[in-house]
Amino acid sequence: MTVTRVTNSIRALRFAHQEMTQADLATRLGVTRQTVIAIEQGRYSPTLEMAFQIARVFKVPLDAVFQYPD
Amino acid sequence: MTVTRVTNSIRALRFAHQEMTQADLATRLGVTRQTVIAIEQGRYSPTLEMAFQIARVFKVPLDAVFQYPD
DNA sequence: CCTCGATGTCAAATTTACCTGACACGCCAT
DNA sequence: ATGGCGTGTCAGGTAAATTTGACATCGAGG
Repeated sequence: MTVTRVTNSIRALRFAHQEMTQADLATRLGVTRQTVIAIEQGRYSPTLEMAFQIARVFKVPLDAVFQYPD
Repeated sequence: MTVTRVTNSIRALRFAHQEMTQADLATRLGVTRQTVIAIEQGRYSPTLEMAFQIARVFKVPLDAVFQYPD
């Protein structure tokens, strides 16, 4: 359960997109609902491939979804 | 050994930065040399956190290092 | 020729991401 | 009340990323 330093704006992006539900996002990504919850909560950082897919769902660049502070 | 769709420009970026060696990059990232090799060869896609760290080493945005086709 | 540094490869182990299935909670409607 | 929906959590698993250690190749220099 690696606490990652990467933060994200998934929750805001979901609501900005027709209040897309976590389950909806999960099926669009081809992952489970629990995975979406864990990523959204920053409990671990997703693979780069999944990060790209999430950005693609919301039609924004990757760094509009994920931020790496410092 | 997941064949990832994500491509990268790590090798070119290493040579553009004082011909930085794979071992040098590995120690800067805090990972092993084998990990750098595998990522550079696209044998699996790194975690998002490591992708951000790699981009930071080369002082370029993430999408200058990694590309997701389609 | 010999060595060294950079690169690559393999097997086996550990860690982390992700899955399956179940259950609990708060909300809003009926 | 109660039933569905969105959200969150937990335990136990599989798969993939990463580590460790060893060995092999190739090019450049001494």
